[in-house]
Order: sequence, then structure tokens, then C-alpha cells
Amino acid sequence: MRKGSPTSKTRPGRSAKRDIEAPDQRVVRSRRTILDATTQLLSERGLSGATVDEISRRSGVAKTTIYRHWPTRIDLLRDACSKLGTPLEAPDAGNFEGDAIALTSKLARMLRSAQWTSVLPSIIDAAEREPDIADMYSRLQQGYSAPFEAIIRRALRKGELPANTDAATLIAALTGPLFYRRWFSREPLTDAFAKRIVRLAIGGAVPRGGSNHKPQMI
Amino acid sequence: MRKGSPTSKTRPGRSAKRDIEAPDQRVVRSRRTILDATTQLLSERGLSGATVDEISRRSGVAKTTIYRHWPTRIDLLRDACSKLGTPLEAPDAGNFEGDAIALTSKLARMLRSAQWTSVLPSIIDAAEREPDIADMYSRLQQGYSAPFEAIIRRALRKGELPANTDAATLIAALTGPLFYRRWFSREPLTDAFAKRIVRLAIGGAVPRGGSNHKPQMI
DNA sequence: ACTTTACGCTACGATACCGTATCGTAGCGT
DNA sequence: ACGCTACGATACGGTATCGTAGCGTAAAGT
Repeated sequence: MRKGSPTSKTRPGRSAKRDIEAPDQRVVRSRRTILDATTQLLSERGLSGATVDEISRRSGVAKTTIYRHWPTRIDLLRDACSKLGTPLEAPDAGNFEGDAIALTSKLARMLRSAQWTSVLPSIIDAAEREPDIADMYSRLQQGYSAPFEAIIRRALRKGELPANTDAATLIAALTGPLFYRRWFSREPLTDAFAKRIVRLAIGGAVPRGGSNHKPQMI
Repeated sequence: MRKGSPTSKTRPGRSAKRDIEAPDQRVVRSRRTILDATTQLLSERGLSGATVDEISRRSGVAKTTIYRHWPTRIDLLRDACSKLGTPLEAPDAGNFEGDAIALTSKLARMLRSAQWTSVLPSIIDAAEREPDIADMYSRLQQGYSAPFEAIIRRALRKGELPANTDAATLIAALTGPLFYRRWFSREPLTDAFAKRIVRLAIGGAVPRGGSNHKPQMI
């Protein structure tokens, strides 16, 4: 009952430093295949739908092999989730509005067409109750808010934004409506919408002098 | 195997119109108890955690009785979810900014302290894949965006907003950041934050004349 | 009082899923 | 060529959950 158990307790790829320099091809292939099938299944059915048996079926990798690589289903899912998506790069359009439009458009495109985003509600639901999922998610989220922080910091340096601007609030104003649109209001998430949001957050919809003035186009 | 099955096929409260005028007290008590336990459990554990056995345990109502009232677990959950929360009322502060601040503050308070809101990610996750859950949710969502539509329409009538304002976009700009803050960035959702969002959406953070001007306080 | 209706309880059958045991086989390094 | 390591297949044990059957009992309605 200890470590000598033949099946699951001897984990592959854990013998010498050779495993790092010239890893066993069988191991890397198994891990990659399993992780690919897992992320695909996650996208289709969410966390609760990502079953070890189903992952085994799709990947063609035996269930026992899966458990040789990850001690538990949750560990596999955490691992797969932490590798989700590709980070956004901070654009440089020359001014803040251009940067913001470019970045929110990219985010909008990602939210509406990258399949993996459909697992997010499931993760967020789990994060509501399980702290380690919350940790994993916050690192993920960090990655997607970082470029926004970057363009805001640059705009602050250049004086394009008031010095007392709260970055977190501005990020929420820029990106929040996109997430909202995708999942809460479930309306079409177009580039035009993203642009309108940026204009609203930056410029405002109301003429500066108050009411009853000629409205400015947005 | 037909309708004559003694247990679950004879649904309580379905005999005469007497059931509507003077309903059997046992029936109303059971339904209420079950629904209460269900919503409480939903808040704590989400859709997948709301188990019929656990609902039975908490409510003290026998599992068979539950199935006498709802043909299936999903029907019970849909029913409970569709009754979630209490609608927001549209305020009347005299001007749009006041209305918007009052309403977003109310929404922020709800999102951070009403227990039932913690079931939303779970619902949204299910809505991603199951159309009937999506329908149920959209009716729910409708209820919470309606007062925003009301104050926007009023502001449009009074000329406080440009005539070409897109209500859906403005609603997204006002409420999206709150939802975002609650679930996606997981930062504190204060009234002050709500107020800053309203100021951003309405007034804008950037001085009208462009960059390098004296920033206006927000 | 008598009937109808609703409820409680226990016990099931049927799945689905997790994680492990066991044994045989194939690939990899040396 | 030989041993070590990883993989595949099958079969389990254990648990959770859905939904139903079959009873007896209590509370309404008349």
C-alpha cells in the first residue's frame, strides 16, 4: 500500500536528469496527447464534463496511463487549465485610444472565437468554492489583464491619462463589458462593440457641458 | 408502466379548480419547503451540487415527494432558478448620472452580498451548452437590465443622452465592469467602484482637449 | 365516517465515475 | 541483446446519483 505499488505510484519521467535533456518520447507523446484531449473536452463540456474515461477514449491513451502521469483527475484538469489560451501582446499604436481599441478588439475576437474560452464559466464557478482553482484562475486572468496594464502605464507616462487614474478600474471599464456581453447578456460581441466601449470609457457619451447640448457622435 | 404508476405519475394539486382557489396546504408547504432548500443549496454548491438526495435531507421532505412535484431534477432546478432574486427598481434621482449611480450601487450591493448570486456562474456555464437553461437565464437577466433600460429611455426623452445612444452598449458599459469585478478579476466590489465606473462611462477619464492638459478629477 | 389525496420510508435497479490491481507487451537506453 | 521503463487492456471495488416500486400513514375534502 505504500510506494511499491506497481501501477500508479511509479511516475514516468522521474528517474535521472536525462529525463530533462533527452526525455523518453513515449512520455512526452502521452502527456501531450492527454493534455490536448483534455483541453478539447474542457472546451466542449466544461470541468464537470471532462471525465477521465472520456479523456482516455478520445486520446486513445489508457486510463491507467493517465493516472501514471497525474495522481488525480483534478490535478490533470488544473494542469490543462493553467495552459489555456495564448497571451495577448500589448500593441503600440502611438496613442492610448489606438492601443485600447486594438487590444479590446483582440480580446473581443478571442472571446467570441477561441473555443477554450467556453470553459471559463466552469472555472469561475469552481473558483467560487475551491481556493486552489481560484489561484489557478487568477494566474490565468493576470495574463490577460497584463497587456492592458502595460498600455495604461505607458499612457500615464506620456500624460495621456490623468495621474490619479486607477488602472484596475479602467481595465474593468474596458474589458468588463466584453465579458459581460459574451456571457451575461449573451449578445453579439463585435469589433464595433469593442470600439464603442473604448470610446465610452475614454471619451464619454455625454457632451461636457451637461444636458440639452448638441450630442457628440459616438 | 403507463400513467397508473402509483408513485410519481399522479402529481399533487392537479385535480380540480379547487386546487387553485383553496389549494391543499400540504402541497403548498411541500413545494415551498423544497424550493427553499433548493435555492439555498444552489447558492452554496451550484447547479451540480444541488442533489435531490441532499435537497431531501435538508428540507426534510422525502425524495419521493420531490419527484411527485417535479418530474425530473432539472425541472426542479429550472423552477428554483427562475425564481431567484428580487428585481431592482428604477430610481428617479432627477438626472441620469444620479439614476445611474443609484442603480449601479444597488447592483453592486446585490452582487457582493446576495447569496443567490453565487449560483450565476454555474447557470451561465450550463447555458453555454443547454438551450433551455439559456432561455431561463435570459429571462432572469432581462429582469436585471430592465431598470437600466428604463433610466436610459428617460434620459433620452429628456435629452440628457445623445439620440443615437445605443442602450445595450451603455448598459454593458455600466454593469459589465461590476460583473467583471465580481467574478473575473475577483477584486472588491465597492460602491465607490460602481461610482467610478459610472463617471467613466458618462464623463470619461480623459480631458476633452486631448493629452497634456490638466487632468480632471474623477 | 368515509374517501381521496398527499406524504414518508425503505429498498431497489441502473448508471456514471473515480481510482487501483494485475498482467502482458512494446519501446527505449545502453 | 538485455533490462528498465512506459504503455495497454481488463477487471474490479467503492461511491454517488438519478429515478421508481411498493408499501403504510396522515391529513385533507365531502
